[in-house]
Amino acid sequence: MKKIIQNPRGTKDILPEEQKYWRFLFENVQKSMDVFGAQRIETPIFEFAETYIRTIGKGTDIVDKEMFEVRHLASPAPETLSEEETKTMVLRPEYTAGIARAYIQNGLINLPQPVKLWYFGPAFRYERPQAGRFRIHNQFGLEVIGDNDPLTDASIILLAFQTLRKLGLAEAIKVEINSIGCSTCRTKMKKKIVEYFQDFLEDLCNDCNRRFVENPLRIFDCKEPKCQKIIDSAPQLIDLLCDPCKKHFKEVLENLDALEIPYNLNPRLVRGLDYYTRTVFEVFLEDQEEGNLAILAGGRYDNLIELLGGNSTPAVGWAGGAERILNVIKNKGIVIPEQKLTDICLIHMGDKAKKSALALIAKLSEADFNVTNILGKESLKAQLRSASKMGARICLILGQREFIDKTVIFKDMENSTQETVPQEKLIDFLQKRLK
RNA sequence: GUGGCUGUAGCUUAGCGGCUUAAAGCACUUGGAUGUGGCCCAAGAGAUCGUGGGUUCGAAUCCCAUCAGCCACCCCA
Repeated sequence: MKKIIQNPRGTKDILPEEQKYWRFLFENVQKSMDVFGAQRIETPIFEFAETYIRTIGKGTDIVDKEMFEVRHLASPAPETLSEEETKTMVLRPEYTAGIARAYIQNGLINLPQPVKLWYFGPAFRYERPQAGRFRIHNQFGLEVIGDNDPLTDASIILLAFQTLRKLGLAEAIKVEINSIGCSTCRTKMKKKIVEYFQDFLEDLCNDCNRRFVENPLRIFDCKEPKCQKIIDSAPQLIDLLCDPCKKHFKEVLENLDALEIPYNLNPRLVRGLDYYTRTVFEVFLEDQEEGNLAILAGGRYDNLIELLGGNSTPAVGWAGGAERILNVIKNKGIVIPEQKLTDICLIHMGDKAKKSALALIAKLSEADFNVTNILGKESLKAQLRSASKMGARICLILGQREFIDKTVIFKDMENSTQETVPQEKLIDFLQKRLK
């Protein structure tokens, strides 16, 4: 009875055939970030839970129910452990908090500010799998830490837009933007919002009643028609901004206009995580009816560094969902050229040739030729067939005869021509032919 | 966490008013006279029908549970 072990729920194998998409995405992101002058950072895949609890905030789904704990399986009783060792550790549900932690801990404040950091890698959330939602998903993103200039907000949105355009998605997306103000505005906002919705609790849906208690601002993105009606005449968040926040937001929008970035001011856009302040934005797919799948999102988080114990340091950033974006790329039928497995395939017949084939491969790969051979198949026919499937442009055939003559047959797979070449002249010969 | 749909070889599927050795295409291996690929032809390997239980003389086919996948809600990239 064979029992096959399967992958855990919500995880996926990224098979060789799919790698070309990932490479395409990674290389384009990398290029954009290089141009922008951002430097790559990689933080630990797991951190102390506190890092996220303090920043993302209690009451959010991420903190309350979506984090994976990391612990040592053979861990002894807690009382024998040091305080540090008993601290709960979790797989990162996102990058931002970890990067902020690294910024503080490594004294990146001593670099010329602002510090521009980018990343690409996996994040983990315990969720029920769904379209564009996995328990392991890959995020790439950018954080600009150390200035609060509205121009920075606009410039990172520009970068997001340019990156997506490079990927061929410029026509498929729309950018929505809003400002949720600083922490003082937010307190005021919540109060006003609660005052307003107080009178409509009976008319709001169950979810909204729950939101009313847990996170009143979230009522704004309810999709229920009956709630929408009530929301329509609710006070606008923008009107509740304090003067400095209002001014900041106005300048962000002016900068976006100047950069000719198409955006849509969405006064109902709010974000769940505690650390967001002022500018928030999301990038959606244009044709999606519901439009509830953001492929990229971000905003300003002027309080984050302070929340983690650093000096008050403004920052702004965004993150893109790799799987979601790749899904769009595939659906749009954007063609990414197939990667050939090899240029040259060495084919050998007989034991002696087989042994000397390895030395020949060593010589060729030393000279940076992309070369391989096929083991486990004896017949010439089978080896040629495999070479053909691998996309080899050239086959070198080394049989008994060639072994004795110290030659090799050069076979061009595209036009089926072949000729005999002395082994000592092979490298020169290949260099000319493969040019 | 809640709800809907689905689950047959590596992949895509047929069979599902219960009964002989579960079928096909693609992919894979081998061969088509001994040293030549991509087409074609032939043969072969490969699933006990997600898992567990139940109904029945008898189930891939009916019932229940469970797991997984997809989708929606919640939430989020």
